[in-house]
Amino acid sequence: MVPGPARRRPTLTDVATAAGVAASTVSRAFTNPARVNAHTREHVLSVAARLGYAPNPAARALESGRTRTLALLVPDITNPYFAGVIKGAERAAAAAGLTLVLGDTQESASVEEQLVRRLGPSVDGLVLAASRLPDDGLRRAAEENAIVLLNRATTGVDCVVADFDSGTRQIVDHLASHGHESFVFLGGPAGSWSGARRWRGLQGSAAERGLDATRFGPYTPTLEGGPAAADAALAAGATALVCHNDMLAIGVLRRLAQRGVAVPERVSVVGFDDIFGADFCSPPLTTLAEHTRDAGARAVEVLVQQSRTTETASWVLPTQLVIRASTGPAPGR
Amino acid sequence: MVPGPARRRPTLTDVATAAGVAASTVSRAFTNPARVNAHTREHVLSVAARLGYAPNPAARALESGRTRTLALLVPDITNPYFAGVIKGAERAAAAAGLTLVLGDTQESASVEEQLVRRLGPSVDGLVLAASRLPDDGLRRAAEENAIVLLNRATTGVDCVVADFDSGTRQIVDHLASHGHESFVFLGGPAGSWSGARRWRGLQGSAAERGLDATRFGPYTPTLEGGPAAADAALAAGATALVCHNDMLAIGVLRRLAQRGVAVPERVSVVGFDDIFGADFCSPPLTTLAEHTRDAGARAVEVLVQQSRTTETASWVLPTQLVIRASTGPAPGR
DNA sequence: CGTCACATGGCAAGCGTTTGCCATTCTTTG
DNA sequence: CAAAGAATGGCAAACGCTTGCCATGTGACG
Repeated sequence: MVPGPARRRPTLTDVATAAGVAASTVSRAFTNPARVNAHTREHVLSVAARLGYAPNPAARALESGRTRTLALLVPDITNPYFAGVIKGAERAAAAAGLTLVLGDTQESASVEEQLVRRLGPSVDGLVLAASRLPDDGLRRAAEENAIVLLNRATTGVDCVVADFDSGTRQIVDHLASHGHESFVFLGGPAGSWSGARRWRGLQGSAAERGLDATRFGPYTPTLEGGPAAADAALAAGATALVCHNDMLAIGVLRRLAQRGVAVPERVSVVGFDDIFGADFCSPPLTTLAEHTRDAGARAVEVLVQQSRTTETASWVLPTQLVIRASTGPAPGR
Repeated sequence: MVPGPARRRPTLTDVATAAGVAASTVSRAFTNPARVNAHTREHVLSVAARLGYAPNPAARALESGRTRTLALLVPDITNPYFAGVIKGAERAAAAAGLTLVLGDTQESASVEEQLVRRLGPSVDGLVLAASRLPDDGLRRAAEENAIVLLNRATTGVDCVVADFDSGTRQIVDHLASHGHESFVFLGGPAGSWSGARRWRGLQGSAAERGLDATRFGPYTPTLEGGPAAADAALAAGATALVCHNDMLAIGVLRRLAQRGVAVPERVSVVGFDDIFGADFCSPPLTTLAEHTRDAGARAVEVLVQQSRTTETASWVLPTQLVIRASTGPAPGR
C-alpha cells in the first residue's frame, strides 16, 4: 500500500460510463432527483457508491460561482474569547453544509485587509469578528463580498453585536448596589470599537446612577497589560475597576494579589467576556458574559440569509453579568 | 450603493480583451513570467490591476487538481489546548500561501470520519489533531488524502507527536526529587492515544525510579471531571496526583480547595499541556508543556512536504515541565 | 386511432484557467 | 546571406460539472 498522493478520484463521467448513462443523468441523479426516473436514479447512485464517487467541489464552484464556503476572520485565534465564536460559527456552518475557513488577522488591519482580499474570491461570504478595518474599508469590502460584522458596526454592513448598553448598566447597577460611588475604566486599545461602546455605556449608566466614572489607558488587553493598569488605578485610589476585558482583568487581579491588595475587600474588579478561566482565577471574576457561541452561529446564519434580502440590519445579542467573588461592598461600607 | 451580492468579478478573458492579447498570454503573465515579453507582461499586469482582476481559485483548482487549501480537524475548538495548534497551523498555512479550513469533530470518531469525507475532496491535505479514528480508519483516510497526524500515531501515516517519554520522565523525576514515593495517575478517556502514551511513560519512569504508580479513571478530561477524580485520589490516600490534562487538573485543584486540602502541602498536582489558565489558577499548576503552536505549524509543514517523498515518518517535538506552585515536598518530609 | 402533453434521457455549450503545440518574428551563427 | 534557433504570442483542448434545449417514448384524451 503506497501512502502516496492518493489515487485518482472517480469523476462524474466515470460513473456515467460505468452506469451506462449520460453524464447529465448522473449529475441530475444527484442534484435534481425529480428530473430522472426513480429506477435510473437508484442505479446511478449505487454505481456511484460502488466507485466511491464524490462530486468535485471545485468544478461545482466554477459552474455555479458559489463555493459553499465561508470565512471567519478573528484578530487572535488563541484569545479564548474567540474560541466560542469559532465554535459557534463552525457548528452553524457545518449545519448548513458549508465549510468554514479560518483566518487570524493578528490584530492588524493590514493583515485583515490582505486576508479579505485573498480569501474573498474563494468564499461565499465572510464574518469579520472585532474587525480592525476602518469604516470605509469595511464598506469597500462589503461591495466585493457578502460580509457580516461581529461586535463591530458601521452603516451599510450587516452586523451582530452584544448588547453593551444593557450590559454596562448591569455592571454599574451591581457596583452601585454595593455602595461604590465611583469606578475606573481600564481601557483597551484606542481604536477598539467595542472598547468605545463599553466606555460609552458605562459612562451613560454611571451618569444615570450618579457614579463617578474615569477612564484610564489605553492598556494592552492581555494578562501582561494588567500590572500597569492595576498600578495606575491603585495610584489614583480607585476602589472599583472595570477592565476592558477579562484578560486584562485577570492580569490586574494577579498584580493586585502580588501587591497584597485584597479583592474584593479593598477593590472590586469587573471584566468583560467571561472567558475560559474567569471562573477559576483567584478570586473568580465578576464579568459580563456574552454568548459567544451564539454570536458566532448567528453571524453565519445572517450571512447565509443575506443573499435573500437587500437592506442591511443589525442584530443585538443579550449579555449577562456573571457575579463572582471579585466584586463586593465598597470599602468602609 | 447596493450592498447586494457583489458585482461580477472580471475574468482572465476580460483582462485579455481589455489588453488586446490572448487569454493564454494573460495567464502566463501571472504564472509564468519567463514565458512572455517583459513589456507585454507589464502592460497586462497594469490592465489587470486597473480592472481589479483576481484569478478565480475554483477554476485554478479545477485545472490543477490542487486547491491550495488544507484542513485541520480538532476534537474541540474551544479546548484551549488546541488554540495553539490552530494558531500555529494557520500561520504556517498562511506563510505557505495556503488556506486553512477548520473542522470540529466534537470528540466523535463518526463526526471526524464524516468531516474527512466531506472535506477530503476539496483540500490538498488534512491535519488530524488527536484523532479519534481507529487505526485502520486512519490508514484508509490516508489512501484517499494526504494526511498528517498530530499527537496520534499509526504505521503508514505521517505524524508529529510530543515527546511523552522525556516528558513523563521529567514529571517523575520532579516528584521523586520532592521525596514522593508514589503517585496516582488520574486517567482520561479510555480510548485516548495520548492518554495511553502518558500512562505508559509514567509507568516506565516510575519503575526506573522506584516509585509506585497507580492509574485511576477514566475521568472526563474537563473541569467537571475534577471532583470525582479528586475524591477518588483522596480516598486512596494519594499524595501526588498526575492528571490526564490541565483541564482535569484544574478541576481537581478546585475540588481540593473546596474540600480544604492544602496544595501542595498535602497533595501535589501535576497536569499535562500547560494550557491558558494553568499559570493563574490557584495554586498555579505544575504541568508538562508542549509547544502546541510549533506542533500545529510543524504538522502543516510536514503536510506540505509530504508530496515530495513517499515513505512516512514521525516527528517528535520536545516537551518541558513547567514547575509552578501546585507541587512540593511529599507530606512529612 | 391520431394528437398532445409529459416524462425521461442525451447532447453540447459553457464556467475560468492552464498548457501543449504551432506560427510567426527576431537573433544568431557559420 | 542563408539557415537554424530562440523568443513570443495565439489556438484550442482539457479540467469536472451543470443546465438549456432537443429527441424520443409513453400514456391520456377526445
